[in-house]
Amino acid sequence: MENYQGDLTDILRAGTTTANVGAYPSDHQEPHADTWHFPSDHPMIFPSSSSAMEEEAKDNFGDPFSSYMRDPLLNELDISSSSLFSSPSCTARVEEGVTTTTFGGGGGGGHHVLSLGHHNHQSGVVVVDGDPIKRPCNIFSQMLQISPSAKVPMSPCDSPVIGGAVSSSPRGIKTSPDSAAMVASDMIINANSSSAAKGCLLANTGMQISSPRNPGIKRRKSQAKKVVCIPAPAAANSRPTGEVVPSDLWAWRKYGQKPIKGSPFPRGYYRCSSSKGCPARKQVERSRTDPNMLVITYTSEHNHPWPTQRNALAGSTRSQPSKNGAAAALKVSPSSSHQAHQKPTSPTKEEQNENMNDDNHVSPTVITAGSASTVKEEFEGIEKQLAIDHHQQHLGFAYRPSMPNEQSNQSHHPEDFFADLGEIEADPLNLLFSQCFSADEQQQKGGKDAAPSDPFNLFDNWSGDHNTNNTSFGEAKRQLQQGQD
DNA sequence: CGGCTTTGACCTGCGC
DNA sequence: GCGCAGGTCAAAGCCG
Repeated sequence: MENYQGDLTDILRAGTTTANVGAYPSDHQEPHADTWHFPSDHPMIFPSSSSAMEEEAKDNFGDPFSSYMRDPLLNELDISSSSLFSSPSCTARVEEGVTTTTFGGGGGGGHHVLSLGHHNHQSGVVVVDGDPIKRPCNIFSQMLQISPSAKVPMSPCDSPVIGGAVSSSPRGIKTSPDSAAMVASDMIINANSSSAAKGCLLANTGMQISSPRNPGIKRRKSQAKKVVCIPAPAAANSRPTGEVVPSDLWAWRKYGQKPIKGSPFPRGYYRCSSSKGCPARKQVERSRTDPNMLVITYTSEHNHPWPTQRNALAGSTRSQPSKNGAAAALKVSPSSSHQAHQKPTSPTKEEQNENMNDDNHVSPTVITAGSASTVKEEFEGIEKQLAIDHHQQHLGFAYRPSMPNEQSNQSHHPEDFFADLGEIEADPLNLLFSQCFSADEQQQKGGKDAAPSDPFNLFDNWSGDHNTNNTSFGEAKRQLQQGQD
């Protein structure tokens, strides 16, 4: 096993949101585990009047993982009450040092590390100033933010928390809209290479970025980064080489791979291929401490809207292992199939609006992908159908791409932003969950043998664990469906 | 044909 | 200043 890579932006996107949802208010009162919960009220409705929220939302790297992006889906799941996120298994994961999501706690000192558990430790762990706090076990809580000045307490290897950083401003967030790279200059990951941290996963955060051969960008160890830990997709979503390749709405092109000292797993380097000149990059590697976890580091923001489907899909099929069976195995509802045959190019503004208004037409596509479905299929067959409604109503914030002239947009309501943008992609969350839930249900039926049906294999263990706790994504899905009904 | 992955080489930052 | 490690480039080949 050497190439465990991939991006699970889809999932992370969700995680991001949740994280956001669960993010602390500007006053930064660190809630106790017992009290921490997701806002019961529509977390997805971004209070435009809330300067704190807005400010946070600005700094999202323009990628789906921004911890400041809300996930509409969470809304529906009513996370605050969903047992899905209250699994007893949610225990300190940081001890495992596997996951990591750091929130700029604001106030300059607090960092919150959300840890996404995996396998036997699905835990949402939040580390506040080094102290793990039990948090709602939330797969969506895998997001991280970076805090520049805030020194993330990195416990030695057993706490491979990524030192994300997040801003030093009260809410730790500043924006540099005019930055060509769309990188908040003040957002500097705290690579804080304490000797203790060396050799730990966190040390990876000290990654140097930028292209030395690129005059415009200087390689620095300190640059805005977002580090996300996510459960690594299993074999079903891996390449023949064993490399896991989750999908992402953004189109990523691998431009390098390097063995990392101290880690048995290589690190893959990806850059956004959705748009030429896009500075967005990401690094994907397996966690040293937990091979089941992927550590994805994002650098720079996208300087363009969501990629057109064509671009987003370009070459992605190769990312999936099964070239024969998987493709055929993927089945979507007739309606989705029909849509899947629409022109793959980016939808027109009208089409997008149509989708955005199509709240009541969200027919969860049941994907019966026997194994890994290709990313292309996922997007062509599913995305369009699922891309919709209330999700997109808030998409302006949730998946808002960073735009070069974003600053001028910051004063606008997110919806206005997209109204002008006129190019929005489908919300992949639906897709993701549609698949995951479906997989979960199948797994419930067929036991672990059904696990491969999980297109991302993200919840292969999740389901099991949650089943043991009387919780499952399937249940969550049902709740969701009920809510929609 | 366009876009992607692979992979070795090159370049740079950082620690000693 | 040197060496290591990490990050990027770019050619070659593959795929749909």
